[in-house]
Amino acid sequence: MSRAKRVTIADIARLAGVSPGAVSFALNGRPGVSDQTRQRILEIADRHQWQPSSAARALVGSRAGVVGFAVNRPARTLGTEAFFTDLIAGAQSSLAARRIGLQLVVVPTIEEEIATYRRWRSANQVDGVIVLDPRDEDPRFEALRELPLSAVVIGSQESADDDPASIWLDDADAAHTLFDYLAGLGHRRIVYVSGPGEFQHTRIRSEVLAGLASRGVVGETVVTDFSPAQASAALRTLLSRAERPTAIVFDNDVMTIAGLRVAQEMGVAVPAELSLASFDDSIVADLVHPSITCLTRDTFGLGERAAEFLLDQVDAPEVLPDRAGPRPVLTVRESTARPGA
Amino acid sequence: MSRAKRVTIADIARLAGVSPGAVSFALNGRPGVSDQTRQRILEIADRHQWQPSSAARALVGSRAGVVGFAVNRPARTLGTEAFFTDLIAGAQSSLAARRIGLQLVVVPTIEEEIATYRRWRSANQVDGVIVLDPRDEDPRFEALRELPLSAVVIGSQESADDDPASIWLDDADAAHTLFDYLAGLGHRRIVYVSGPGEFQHTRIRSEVLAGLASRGVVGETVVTDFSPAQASAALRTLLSRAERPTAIVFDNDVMTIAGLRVAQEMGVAVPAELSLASFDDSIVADLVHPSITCLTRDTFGLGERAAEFLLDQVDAPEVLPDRAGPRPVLTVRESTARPGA
DNA sequence: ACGGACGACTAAAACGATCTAGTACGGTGA
DNA sequence: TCACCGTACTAGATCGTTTTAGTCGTCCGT
Repeated sequence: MSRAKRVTIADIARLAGVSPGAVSFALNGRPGVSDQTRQRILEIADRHQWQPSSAARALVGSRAGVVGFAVNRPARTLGTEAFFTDLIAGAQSSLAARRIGLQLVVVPTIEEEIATYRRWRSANQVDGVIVLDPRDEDPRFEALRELPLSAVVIGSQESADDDPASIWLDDADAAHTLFDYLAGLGHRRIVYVSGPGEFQHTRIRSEVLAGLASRGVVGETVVTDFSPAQASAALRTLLSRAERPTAIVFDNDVMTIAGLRVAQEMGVAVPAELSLASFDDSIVADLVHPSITCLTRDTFGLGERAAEFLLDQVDAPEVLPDRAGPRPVLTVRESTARPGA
Repeated sequence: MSRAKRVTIADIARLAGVSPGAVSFALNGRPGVSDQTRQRILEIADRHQWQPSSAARALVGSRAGVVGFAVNRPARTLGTEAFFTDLIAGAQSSLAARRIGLQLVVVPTIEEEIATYRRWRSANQVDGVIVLDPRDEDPRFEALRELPLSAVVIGSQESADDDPASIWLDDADAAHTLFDYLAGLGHRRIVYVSGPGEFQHTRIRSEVLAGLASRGVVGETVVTDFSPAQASAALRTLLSRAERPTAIVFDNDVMTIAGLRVAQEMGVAVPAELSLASFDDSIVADLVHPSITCLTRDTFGLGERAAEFLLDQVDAPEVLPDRAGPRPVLTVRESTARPGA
């Protein structure tokens, strides 16, 4: 029952015949000890498998060895999108290599998210946070700045001057890839079934579609709440029109699959009479029949890079310059074709 | 830039005119202060929004205020199953209410998982852990016992004498629900396409199917690695036989959807010629065409209860008696019917 | 009236690291 | 020879909480 005694800096100091302070200097690569002594200390620490106590470190206000991730989505519907799991798994894999923990919390509102950051900061519980779904005039940025708390935003465009560092997927570019492909196939009536409008990427995608007017494409955006139910409803309405769209693009794969089902129920052939595509890929998108044309992103890789970026940011005194995330790639599958083919 | 000063127990003590020790007693509901003083202290602490420093607590070996969750699955394929995300979201929602953090780590092997528990224990980083996918003769149980580290296992049967507390879904019962339903429809050749054999639930489900022999059912289990690729391959083989099975049950929904596609490609009508069902539900299972008959489990609720159980276990000196998880329910959809209907 | 028990509280050590202020010592320049 | 400097260290405070070992009254039974 007796818990294994932990080896502390004091133990190492005793063994090396120096003071604990010296050991701390040596272990943290700080000046104040000779190279020779440093080597000796490092070797002893290694031999006795010394590991830092994150609690003690956090207490003195040094590194906590943990980064935080507050996901602001309805908890019950989180599992719907593989995006989060992939992102978290990716981040975790970068972090684990450096023995950094990942603390996860699901928050209902952006206010709660900010409150969480406050708590984390005041208790020195995390060294930095990954922020999702940036908005225009995002209140979190201000909060993070004044706390202050290191952060990396996963976004869809470059960050503004004072905002936290950002790793971004060029959403405008990605949207062009997908919409241009459809326009190139000959589609002239394209509808984008989007998620809530407060997200930047929603707005960007919508704008790209509207921009296709110059090529004779009539673009239209229908806003939903990301739920398959609203996607189905939207599609039913769209397919009941006199002049149906010939291509419909959804924000994620679950909505697309919901749409596919509606089309099948209404006897509209996909892709012969209607092309469907999604801005998000997943395994299921490849398995359903017909399989779905998607923009494929390396979400796992994005998580990895975001975590690495955050770790760099934590070490840096200034806000680091933005970095690019992995580029989305168009995966053409069975659900898209020339209109009327 | 100056970080907001944190209000500590010493501040409260000064305001209440008592010693820090007394405040600690009051705050933790420990004897040693009069009810009157306790009330006063509580009120002052509340008014000044005192919050415990988890670092300081962890340092003295008291509660860290964090529980750990080590997921032992290939990181890249985690996102495939909504199960994890739902479970984590559920656990998190219980934890958040009590201001307890959730630390997440993805480990490649069971040995790494145990090493993680060691690290967590030695640094007092977590108060307890949630353990997934119990095995027969599970080496983690011994490790957890001798560390010691509080744990709750999410399993499929009652735990053995010395093992950690367990919250379990009666998998035998669940399997009966599904297989009996199929047998009741008239199916006599049923195949169970399972995940790897080292998981208890795989073995249990397999045994239940075998037990149906008494009712004239020829049951068979095909083992895969949970991947849609192996599920597809398995189905292709099965449907090429002279005497095809009339019903096939998969371990999860992604495999089922893969199977559905294979059936469609081979021109086998579902459910007319072949019934398909899954042991796991998801939104997509309800959206594909035909929609898939599933055992529906409240994974979110399971996560909630597991977290609560763990918190109780952390407080308890002894291993608590097992608790039952939410009961799986059969959701009949379009993919199952009488054979040859 | 006295010993003992109990309740309410205090003082101070402990946890394990970091970090500031200081000390000892050898070398250097004038 | 002395003032001065830099290097390599040490001592000790610090972070915020818990916990142990007291201290000081007060009440009680006899």
